[in-house]
Amino acid sequence: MSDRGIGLPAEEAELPEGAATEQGCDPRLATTLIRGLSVLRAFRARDSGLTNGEISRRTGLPKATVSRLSYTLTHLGYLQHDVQRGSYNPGPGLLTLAHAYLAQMDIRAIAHPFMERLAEMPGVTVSLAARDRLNLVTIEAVMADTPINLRVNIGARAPIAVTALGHAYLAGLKAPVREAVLAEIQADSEAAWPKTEALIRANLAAIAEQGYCMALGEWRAQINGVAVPIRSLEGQEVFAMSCGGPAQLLPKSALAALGQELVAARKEIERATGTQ
Amino acid sequence: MSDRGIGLPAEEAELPEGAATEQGCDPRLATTLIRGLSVLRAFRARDSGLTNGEISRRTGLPKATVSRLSYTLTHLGYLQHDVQRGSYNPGPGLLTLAHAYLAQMDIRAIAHPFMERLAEMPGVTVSLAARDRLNLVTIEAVMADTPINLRVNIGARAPIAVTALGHAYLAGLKAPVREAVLAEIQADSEAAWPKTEALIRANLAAIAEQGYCMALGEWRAQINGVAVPIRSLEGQEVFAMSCGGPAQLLPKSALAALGQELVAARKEIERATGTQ
DNA sequence: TCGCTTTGTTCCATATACTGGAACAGTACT
DNA sequence: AGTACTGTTCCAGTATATGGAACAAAGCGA
Repeated sequence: MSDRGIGLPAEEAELPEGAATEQGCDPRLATTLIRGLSVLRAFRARDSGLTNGEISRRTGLPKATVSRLSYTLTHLGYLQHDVQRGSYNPGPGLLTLAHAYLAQMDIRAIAHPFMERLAEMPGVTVSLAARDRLNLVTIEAVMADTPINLRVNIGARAPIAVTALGHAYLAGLKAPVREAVLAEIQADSEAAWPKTEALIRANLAAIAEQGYCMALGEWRAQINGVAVPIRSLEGQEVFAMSCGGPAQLLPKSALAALGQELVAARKEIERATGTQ
Repeated sequence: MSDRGIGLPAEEAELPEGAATEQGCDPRLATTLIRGLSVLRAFRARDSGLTNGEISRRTGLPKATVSRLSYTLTHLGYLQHDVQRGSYNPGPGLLTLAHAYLAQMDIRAIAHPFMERLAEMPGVTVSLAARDRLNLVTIEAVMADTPINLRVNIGARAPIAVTALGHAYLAGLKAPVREAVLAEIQADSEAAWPKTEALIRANLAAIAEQGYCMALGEWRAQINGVAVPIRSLEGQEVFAMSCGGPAQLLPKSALAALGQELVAARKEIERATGTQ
């Protein structure tokens, strides 16, 4: 299908999450806007074409409402309507919106050369990511030019809770913010929390100690990763950068070596964000 | 600034366009949603931080309304609020939305290897694009690995009216749709229309004849391009693919050669979209 | 330092625009 | 043909967005 990285598709699967999250009604929030955007959120990477009924089910909004919202979104180019099947798909307008975000992220350009260097090791995929809710969303990715690697595209998401990338991000936050995010994760997760929290605390300690942290198959089986936080000096923003790939190509020893390099890269990248 | 392609930033400049386009009130349209999205649209690639006042000016919406919309968008992660400067920036959530679009575009993966081959020529940037309103949005880009090239990122836009990419796209449309789009372009452009139309008609003829069309500095001075339409067989969608770059590296003769290759690539890509 | 200007947010009565149950239309399946 | 299902439209009720104006805050110049 793709020539760039067969096998191991890293794109997220279902991730229920959906549900319109109807707020407890902060009167300052524009309900219709929230609902319209939750319609767009209903589309997952894998599904090709959602009917209004399916959208309604996922968002919890009544059919009639969804109908008008998807009509509006189609009119604006953020959805495409497949008249034959009566289904909707995300539209190109979304890219235009994303571009406004990407174009002002200086850190992407700064980090890119470092990422290319890290991606020279076979099987390694290097990601730079920012937070969106309880996920880290990839804002730049470089993949090793080898047949087997982890296919990560810009916009791909990984949960904070169970990835090296996520734990590194948490380590980059100031303590109060971190605890707030952890509380959100706890509220979102169920029985798995104690185990998850243990892993997170261990990785926070690892970063305090050696500068990087690892995850061994906790997110996707047979996928290992190592990551560092990155704090942009001017914008005070927090990002995370990781190297990930198939476990057989990236045993713990290889991850440790990559971790060292990530730590070095982090220093230079952060310095560069200060001087821009 | 960037290590990947200095000089010749291809990202769009201002492109007024803004203006909320307040519809003549199709009652099926959700006003608040339209307005909220027009707030997001107000952000151009270049500006770093918009205040509510500036957004209000660009969209034509009253300050109070913008205030609530931007508050809502921030709450959802589609905007970020810089408390220090009191300004807003696009947020990572937009990437998540865009990902849903990108991930289901099989044509990107299909076209990619062909694009890489075309980008082997020095200075060439290869773009694959879909339509958003009166622009073509880049959905995939591959740049020659040379110091001077045209920096194009995913999401970058180019006007249909004055680019080879745009003209090729028009050639890919069925006649009635094409004329409708042309009418829109005419309504949008002013005095320049007669000249623009002449160029478009000439390029449509060129594509009918030789399969590709060129543009020589009409969009950006000193930037030449050559393009072909691409029609996905299954989805009936129309795209366009182009090679572009600095005029001194891509004289007419080089463009013609690239044009031939584009035509060949087009055939194979279209065939592949049928069998998927 | 102090007032002046500019800019962002909050308030609140008004009426607009959204809501969502139910009826209607259009398909696919039996 | 009948049935089950899905998507769209309708419409009265009302919750919700609106936007002018007042308020607060920051920046600027004197």
